[in-house]
Amino acid sequence: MEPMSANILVVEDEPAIQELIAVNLRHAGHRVQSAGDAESAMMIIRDALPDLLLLDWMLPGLSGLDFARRLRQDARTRAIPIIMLTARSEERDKVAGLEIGADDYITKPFSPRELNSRIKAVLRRRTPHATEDAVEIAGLRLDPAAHRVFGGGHSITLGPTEFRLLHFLMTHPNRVYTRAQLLDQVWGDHAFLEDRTVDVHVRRLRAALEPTAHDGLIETVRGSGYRLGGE
Amino acid sequence: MEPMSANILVVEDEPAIQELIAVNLRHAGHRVQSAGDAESAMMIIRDALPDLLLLDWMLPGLSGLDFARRLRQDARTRAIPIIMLTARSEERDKVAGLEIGADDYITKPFSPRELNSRIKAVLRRRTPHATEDAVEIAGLRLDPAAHRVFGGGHSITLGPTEFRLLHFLMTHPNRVYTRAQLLDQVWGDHAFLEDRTVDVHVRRLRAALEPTAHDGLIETVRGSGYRLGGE
DNA sequence: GGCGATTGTCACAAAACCGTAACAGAATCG
DNA sequence: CGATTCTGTTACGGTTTTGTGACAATCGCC
Repeated sequence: MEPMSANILVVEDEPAIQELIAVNLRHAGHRVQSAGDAESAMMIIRDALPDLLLLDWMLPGLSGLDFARRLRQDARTRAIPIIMLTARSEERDKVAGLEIGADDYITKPFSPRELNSRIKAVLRRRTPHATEDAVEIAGLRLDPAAHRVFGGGHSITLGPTEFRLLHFLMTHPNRVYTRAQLLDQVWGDHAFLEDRTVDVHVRRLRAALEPTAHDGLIETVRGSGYRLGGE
Repeated sequence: MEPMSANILVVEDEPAIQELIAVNLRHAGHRVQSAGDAESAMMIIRDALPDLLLLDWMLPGLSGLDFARRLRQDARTRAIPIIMLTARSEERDKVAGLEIGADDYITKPFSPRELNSRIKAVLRRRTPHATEDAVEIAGLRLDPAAHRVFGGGHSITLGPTEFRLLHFLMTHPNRVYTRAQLLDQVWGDHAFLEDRTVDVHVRRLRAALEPTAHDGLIETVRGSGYRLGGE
């Protein structure tokens, strides 16, 4: 599983370190772009916003600190999470690094594991849960925060995929979705799976809903796909 | 209505006052760290976010006001509750202190009682889980003040980490937390540990709860994390 | 009713996920 | 300090979950 895969821009002037980091991040499943100075970085960012910025404090020309400050001034780039890379001798500067709003920082030398751990933590923090509001339709209640489903008061156990499937359907009722659309929405658009997989999971979901007679909620639309009916 | 236990960072340049406060706070059951200036304070915060910051208005170098402002600009430190200590009694300064986001202020000289009272109030407001109110769920009772756990009247012994873990779960029941979230909440946000570490501590916690049959309270949510269920 | 397309169901192998024990290092305490 | 507890990590085995192909059942249409 790699839901934590991200586009990461590494700004680091030392080629050896830059490569070391890039290799590590790619190995962890991320897409990596590299820049040796602030100006190249800016150009990359102009084309596409990265999900995360790894920024060396010491850069030729515009310093990492100034670069970060500039990013924070622009509405388009303000929200990019930034992790600062600093050498241990630059202790005093950390205060300044945090001042401009870096999300975290790592002191060199650092282990690959620490790097990955901090990246995960920052990405996680920046991605608030989609919607944690409970949904209820026809006596069937799904609570994302508690990760629970109740059918007329009785607890219903679902596997992770069935849970996501039901969650999606309940938040998008009265509308037909093709199997391909469901695969995109529930499994993620970069998963290549058979259409029939949806059938099977619908079957499993219905089976789980049967004890409380909620299985009829999920309707088959022949030739099109599935729909969760509200009326 | 009991006192609280929290990690408190005291930033005060006068050693005598610093020590006085520290002794008081420890006596009230808090963990205390001290710093003489903003830079040392920042380094301490770098390692772990305190639950509360006691910040002297007058500091050598960076003033308390500026320091607080910096903390508020950083995503990571923004949420730290701050209580300002000031010798000045002018209304103007208090207003300035509150404007930059201090949660409260105390004018010197102040009594230990007043200090404790304000700390309690701020912690209540900002970090509900840091209170020392006892929690009880399904016959399992955790008393932070006494640092004790009872299962149906019988005393249960827990290690420090298991205690914090249980405390967090009991104050946030019926909600799933990923391993990463638990690491953030129970271990601290700047700790980089393996996800599996959580598993092991959950296991130890369950083992400790087993004699009173409370181990079932902690439920595994496959693919998501853990939940303490009250149903 | 006959026929092709579509869907339901089942079983199975692979993968993901979790519990557990063991271990070494760190922290704590006399 | 030495002993003891506490912690984090790893490895491994068991279990659940998942995707898929096969085949029966069903539907729409002529």
